Amino acid sequence: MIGAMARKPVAREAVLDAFESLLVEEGARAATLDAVAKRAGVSKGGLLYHFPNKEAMISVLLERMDRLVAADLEAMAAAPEGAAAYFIKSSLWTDTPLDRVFVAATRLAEVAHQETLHRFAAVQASWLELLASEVGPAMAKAVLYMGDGMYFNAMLARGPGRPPPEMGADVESLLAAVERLRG
Amino acid sequence: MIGAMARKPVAREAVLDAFESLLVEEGARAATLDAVAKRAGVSKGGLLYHFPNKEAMISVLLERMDRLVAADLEAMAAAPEGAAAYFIKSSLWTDTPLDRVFVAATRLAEVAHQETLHRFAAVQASWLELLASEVGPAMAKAVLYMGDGMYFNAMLARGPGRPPPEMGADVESLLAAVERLRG
DNA sequence: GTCTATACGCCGATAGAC
DNA sequence: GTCTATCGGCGTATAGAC
Repeated sequence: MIGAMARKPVAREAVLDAFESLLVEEGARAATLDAVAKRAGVSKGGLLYHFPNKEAMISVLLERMDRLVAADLEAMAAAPEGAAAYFIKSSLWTDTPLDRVFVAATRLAEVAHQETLHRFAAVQASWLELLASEVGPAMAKAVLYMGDGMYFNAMLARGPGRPPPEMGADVESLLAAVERLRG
Repeated sequence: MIGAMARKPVAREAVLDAFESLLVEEGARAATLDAVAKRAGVSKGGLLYHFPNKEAMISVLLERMDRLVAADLEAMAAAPEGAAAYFIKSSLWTDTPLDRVFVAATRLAEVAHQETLHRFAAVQASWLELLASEVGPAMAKAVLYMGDGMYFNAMLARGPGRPPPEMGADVESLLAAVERLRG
């Protein structure tokens, strides 16, 4: 089939998006097969044709995260304001595809999903390495944890169903702190 | 009964401790009534005599947290090394009663338990206020988020069943960062 | 490829014996 | 005060029709 090249079914992507949305907006507990199928507009049986079980769905979501994180790391390395400032700014919830998949994965990590925890550790390590090249190993930890702390708080404040909190003022504070740490 | 004064049953405390342990070591999902009862050495029926439902068990656990946090706040305010340094050091997992109940509550917050989220917001606010009196409002956020970030990472790394990670080096980095922020 | 129907286990909670 | 027995509901997964 010329030009076809194993195109993925539309329904499959719809299911994955529905899964991600439910994780972000309502948490891991609400992201049941029933709920995902309903939101994606397919039956439960239809869902399980595309993903043989829930674990498979998680795997593909984590692959999506890895792709987006890799792209973001490149942008972070090339950022004119520096990696540290870029990192702090991007620790804000802005509803980008990366933010969405990241929060979704965090929801899974919260229920102690092993594979997700491993991927997170790898992501953290890659951030830390890049930050260290800019501000040194010791201060890199401080910057990393600052961003993580803000992210964590925003996620808790968000809760189920509620909109993301306004945290612009916090970003300003943290950027000022990064300036002091760098100097 | 002279000297008796409505002493609480032993089993009740045992159940609460078992609940806390399961939350800390295995997460919210594993802390089922069956599992809690088994670990506490009572039957499910016996458990439900002391706590009419699971929500009641959570409530009492949160009361325990409030008590311990209040005591810790006093120690933090009186700490000779300053509130900020005290806060960073105490963001380490050291298996104190406060640490245990705090991590337990975090597990509940992770699955988006509303009441727990509210209590957390209050605790964060009280810490922030105390930190601000020492290093000013802007830097207080930086310090708070640093500690939260380290705590968050330690909890993720800990995962289910695994021992807490060694993070002494991270504390050193953060204390150095706090020095720079204060100066 | 997508659906319906159903099996099966686990969880929270109730009833009632001891 | 603590137990056993059991119910209803939900979540994952399978079987098989269309």
